[in-house]
Amino acid sequence: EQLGVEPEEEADRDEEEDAAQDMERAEAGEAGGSPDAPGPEEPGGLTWLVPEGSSSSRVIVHVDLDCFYAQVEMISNPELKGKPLGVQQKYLVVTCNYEARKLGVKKLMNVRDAKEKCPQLVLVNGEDLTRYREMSYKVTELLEEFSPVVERLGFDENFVDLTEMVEKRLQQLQSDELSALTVSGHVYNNQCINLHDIMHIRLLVGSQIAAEMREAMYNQLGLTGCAGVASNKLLAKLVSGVFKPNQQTVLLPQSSQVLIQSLSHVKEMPGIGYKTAKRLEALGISSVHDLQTFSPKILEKELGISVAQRIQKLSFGEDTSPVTPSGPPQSFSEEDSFKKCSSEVEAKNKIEELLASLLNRVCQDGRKPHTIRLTIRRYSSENHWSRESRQCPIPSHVIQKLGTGNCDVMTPMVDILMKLFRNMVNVKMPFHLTLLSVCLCNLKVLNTAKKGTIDYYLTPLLSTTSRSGKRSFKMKDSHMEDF
DNA sequence: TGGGGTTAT
DNA sequence: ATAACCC
Repeated sequence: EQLGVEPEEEADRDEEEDAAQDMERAEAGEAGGSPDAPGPEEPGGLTWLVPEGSSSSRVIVHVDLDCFYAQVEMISNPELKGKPLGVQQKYLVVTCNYEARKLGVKKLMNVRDAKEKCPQLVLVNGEDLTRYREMSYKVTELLEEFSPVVERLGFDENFVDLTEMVEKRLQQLQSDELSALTVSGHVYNNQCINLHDIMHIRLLVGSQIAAEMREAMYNQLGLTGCAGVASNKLLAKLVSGVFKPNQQTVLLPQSSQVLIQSLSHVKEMPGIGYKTAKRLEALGISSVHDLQTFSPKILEKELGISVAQRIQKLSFGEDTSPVTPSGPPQSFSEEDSFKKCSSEVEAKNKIEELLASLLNRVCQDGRKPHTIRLTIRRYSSENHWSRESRQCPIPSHVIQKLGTGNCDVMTPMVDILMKLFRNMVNVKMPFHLTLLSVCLCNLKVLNTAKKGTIDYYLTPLLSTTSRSGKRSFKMKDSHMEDF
């Protein structure tokens, strides 16, 4: 909790200490439940407080790690703690710790500008994402212990649907504990808490769970981060960023309009990206209020019904999208960018490097990719952002060799990749590439059904991994082999 | 602008 | 296969 404390937070200190006390109280309350405590169905419980049909109002937490890559680097090398630290990829400082931010370093700042602003800046190379990825999944797994419904967003953010957990805690709550219920962390807009409002109660319990999550992240992984608790993903995400490093905020429904109106531009709304913001601007829409009051019919005509309806709801703070459990990754990819690659041999060498790392990753995962994709970026002064790709199925005889140590699986896969390469790039003509990327996807779980069992005749040789298959992934070794 | 990810069309 | 979104 001490890692991220900044001067600007002096005023918050009392509140943070209160939060710590609240947590102790919450934990004491759990541990100290008297033996004769009434069960959920007994008259002493607060079951009556929870409306039956209230399943539409959810409690969602958004957990957002502080300058994640920099934190991982400081854990790897504690001598970096206390110094201004930047994580470098190519000529960019992609993120930096708060020491560096105080000295004017920003995310995605050019290395030259950063060094100019802050000559004492220590830089570490962050192009290899392995340790970040591993720590990222440790965080997700820790959160899954609280509730299995965890959705990843990048490496450093997670959503958790706390609705069920909150319901359970409320059913355990004694009526005399209700009046002592307190919030953990900040309340957005300093709004007053009303213990007669059932949603306030649920969100307070959510804030206590969020505090426990942050405590667990710090105690078990050494990581600090922010959390936002609200009734949907959009609001949880927006409110998590209100008090910034290592603090948490809960949004009560009566302040949701204040929150979304605090955005100075529609582009700041998660779900409205660069392209949509440009198109909105062309329609004269720049503020959240502009979007709220714009004609839905015209918006639908301009952006299509799907995008139009979704973003206009977002502008009112409405977001019904569920927290979708991410499960294991859908794809593994590695990429490298560079100033210039203009020969086939050069490309082949880089592709081999990317593939070698990928094969290690995919081997550790245990599932087998059935599709391989090669992506390139061509040099061009404009249209800077576009990439081209070619993909194809991986031949079954190659798939079978995957994960079987000494067999050479590199050669056939590099051959495939070079065919994809020549399909995109006319190697008889001069070319200039600035990026190569290899992706292994369409991952399928191994078939563990044994001969003679019902499963053997019912399960296809390889089961898909789309959504339903994800669940079975977790079961692959521990449970399936019992059959 | 890096080195990743996801879903929709 | 691309385009949009997210970090």
